[in-house]
Amino acid sequence: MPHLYLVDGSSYIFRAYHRLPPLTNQHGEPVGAVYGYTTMLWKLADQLHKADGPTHLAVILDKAEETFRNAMYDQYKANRPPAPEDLVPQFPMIRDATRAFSLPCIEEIGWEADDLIASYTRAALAQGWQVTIVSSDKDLMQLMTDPAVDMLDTMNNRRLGPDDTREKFGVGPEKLGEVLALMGDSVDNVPGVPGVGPKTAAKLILEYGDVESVLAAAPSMKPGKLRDNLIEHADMARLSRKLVELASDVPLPEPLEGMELKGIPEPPLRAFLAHHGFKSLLARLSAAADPAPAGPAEAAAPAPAAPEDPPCDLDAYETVVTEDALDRWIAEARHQGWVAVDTETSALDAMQADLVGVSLGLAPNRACYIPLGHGGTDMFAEKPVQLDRGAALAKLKPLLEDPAVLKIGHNLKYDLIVLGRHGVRVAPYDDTIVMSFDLDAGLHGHGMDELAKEHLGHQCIAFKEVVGTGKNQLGFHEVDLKTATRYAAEDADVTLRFWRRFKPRLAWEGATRVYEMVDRPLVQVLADMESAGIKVDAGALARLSDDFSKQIAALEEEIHGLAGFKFTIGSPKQLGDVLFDKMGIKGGRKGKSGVYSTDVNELERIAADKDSPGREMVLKVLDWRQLSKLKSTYTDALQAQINPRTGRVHTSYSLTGAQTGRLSSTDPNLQNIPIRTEVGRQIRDAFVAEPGNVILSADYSQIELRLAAHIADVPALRDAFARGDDIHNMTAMELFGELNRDTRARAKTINFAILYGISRWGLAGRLDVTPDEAQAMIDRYFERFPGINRYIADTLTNAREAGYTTTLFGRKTHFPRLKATNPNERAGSERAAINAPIQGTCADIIKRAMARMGPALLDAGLPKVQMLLQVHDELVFELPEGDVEAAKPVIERVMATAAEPAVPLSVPLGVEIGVGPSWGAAH
DNA sequence: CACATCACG
DNA sequence: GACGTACGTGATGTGC
Repeated sequence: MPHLYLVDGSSYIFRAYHRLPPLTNQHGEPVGAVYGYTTMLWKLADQLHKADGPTHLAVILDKAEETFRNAMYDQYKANRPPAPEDLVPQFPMIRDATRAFSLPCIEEIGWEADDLIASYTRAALAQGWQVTIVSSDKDLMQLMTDPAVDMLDTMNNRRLGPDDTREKFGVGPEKLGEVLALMGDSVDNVPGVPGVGPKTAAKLILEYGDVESVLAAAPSMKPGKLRDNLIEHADMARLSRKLVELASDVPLPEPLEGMELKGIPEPPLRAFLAHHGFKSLLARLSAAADPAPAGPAEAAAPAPAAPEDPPCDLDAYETVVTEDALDRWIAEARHQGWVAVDTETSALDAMQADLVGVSLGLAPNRACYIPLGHGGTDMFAEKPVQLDRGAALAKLKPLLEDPAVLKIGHNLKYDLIVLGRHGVRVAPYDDTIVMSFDLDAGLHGHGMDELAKEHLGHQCIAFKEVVGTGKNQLGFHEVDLKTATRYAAEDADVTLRFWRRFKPRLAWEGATRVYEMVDRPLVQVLADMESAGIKVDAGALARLSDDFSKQIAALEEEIHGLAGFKFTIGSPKQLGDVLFDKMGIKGGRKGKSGVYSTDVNELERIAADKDSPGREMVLKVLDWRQLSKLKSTYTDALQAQINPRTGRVHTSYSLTGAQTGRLSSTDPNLQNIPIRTEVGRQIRDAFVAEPGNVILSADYSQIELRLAAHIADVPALRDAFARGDDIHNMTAMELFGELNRDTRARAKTINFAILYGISRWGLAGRLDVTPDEAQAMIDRYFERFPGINRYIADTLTNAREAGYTTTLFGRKTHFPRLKATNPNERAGSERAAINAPIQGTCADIIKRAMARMGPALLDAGLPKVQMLLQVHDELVFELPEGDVEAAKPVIERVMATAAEPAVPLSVPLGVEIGVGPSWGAAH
């Protein structure tokens, strides 16, 4: 006979929280209750097929929302203290744990867990099943009226039956509700009758039968406090009776059959356990999977196998155009607990594009497209039948914001921005582009099409196939619904398939930490930064453009005059011909494409020769180059990038653009705004704050060198940073024995060279010395700073063996070319591999600072401080002038302690802060 | 589209 | 023994 176990998850969690030590996992997350919960579930699942063990199992949770009881009595559960701070983050993990056992996790808006348990109990009894309620909650004891129902308290492994209610409350389960009503419950704030506790309540009920009869008999009771209270609080007693009544007719969100227990499902559980570092449970899992493990546990356990999905069937997708259909999809997503989401828009720029449709994916080939803004370009053309955008979004918003439903996207930052503009804040979420990057950085790109080929062997419909190219290219809103559905729903389907593969791999391959602690939280942070944008002074840029134009024109004339004819100065080919052929300057070097190199180094080499015939022209060309660069790339382009709606410039950050884990910035790139020259700096002055606000810039000083000192464990460097010494001065003294301008500059060059993976020739070129001299300096450096050598050797050995390097936070960067046969290529990879752990750790740290910044500022009562930009070791904020002094220490602290507690550093992280009316002034 | 150049950390 | 020289990016203009 089927035996259904219904786990009262919420009550278990609270009890586990208080009874178990406050464990944390390797990510610093509190997991004590999760651990207890996991072992409890496991214990239950292990009882499968044993006598009185479960054949069916489900976990029922409370939904943190109002129920019908609040409508009856607004004070219901009003006294309940908020859940402890370190328990709150464990709720979603408990859902993860349940899913890891492939068990349904059931919660419904408007119903308490008790009501769902009552309803499932009734349904199971109706089919003749046996039911065990895993809880010790007294309210649930009411359900033991049927002999086929019992309860199990897993904390002390005790079975409870009807006799237990008699022992505890003096009545059987059938009268328990009456007793509970009179008693009341201070925790749930059920009022009951004052002065009536369990003993009196039981006595009254045994005598009169139920609450109504007790109240009716009250006037004839012997005078006293009890009689007065019963009369005075009769209404409260009646209300209490209703409050403790369990609803057993709730529509069941999941059929009973869906609760069938199939044992311990290994791969998802393994991923979950590994994520939290539950080592003893992992070992138990390995033992269970392989009774005679050969060798270490890791080797014994097989890597998670990729799910075997059916091929993508584009005709299986549904176009959702009715409210009923939309409701169905939303309900199904809610029920399942996760859903792939993708938005379609009319353009590529998330800050400007209009929302055209949303697609959802639930399982392979189970995906839909909800068109919301198709047609309408031609006012006479008939719009296809589709849902009203506002109405559909009103239905989707609760799903997208439901804390119990995981939303999965590919490059979700884009969707977060678009949906954010419609007042929807998507949470919780997973982003498969970020997962792919954290798993496979350096191996391949992470775009959907490329990953679909790589992991699914599937060729996605090309966007261009759908919208065409060139001047006939359509906006997605002009695409017919059938084609749009095939394209859009495929994206959701494919995204979901990625997720099914990546999620277990994250834990298995040790990428969970960097994903959960560094990159995933950043997606929303970046969406917020991009949405905020930064104000630029268009007038100032226009004036600079004008100014540059005049200077460029003048220089152009002079250069043409010196050449004796007109040519295109911006063409390296033509310039090279003029300088090296026509003017006969010696020493021209041709590159592989046969043109002379005319880059800055080359031109400066020529200019350094006082007798060179080309000196005058070269100097003017250098000026011309600088000004044209600034004009075309910055002063002209930035004006065009101002969003007409917001009046600000909104860059787009890529989390997957740089192999080391750094961000990159595009459209426009705000990470390469000039600063090194005086002319260039004027452009930074055009990045301004709104009236009443200021710009604050906070940057890590020498963070890469500090991290090198820590990672390579170099005592002399570490001590210097601990003392707060100027590190380049220190290096100069160590290497050259004297400190002056020249030795400091050389020391600085060498310090950076070390970070980049040095070569004698490279250093020689930079310092203008012979390679032998450069080698001598390198040797001396290694001698003075032991640790660097060892770091380089160890890093390369490990990278060759593993195929990747790792940062302090476990971020991997793969280097497949380390094994290349081309020595040049190999050497390049080696230098990159030496640099990656340092650059990547720096990226991890500032990302963590960014993820923590918003909450820290809110905590400090500074909601108006907005983080706008990140430039690798710098964060730029806009804030009310009056908030500056309060914000500074918060920002400083968050940045300086960003590595902690996960990664304690042996060097302090220095943060420098500047404030001003513009970005330029804040430096 | 490849290349050279140059802006940033 | 030759190779070609610092790590990581993105935008622009030229020229094919």
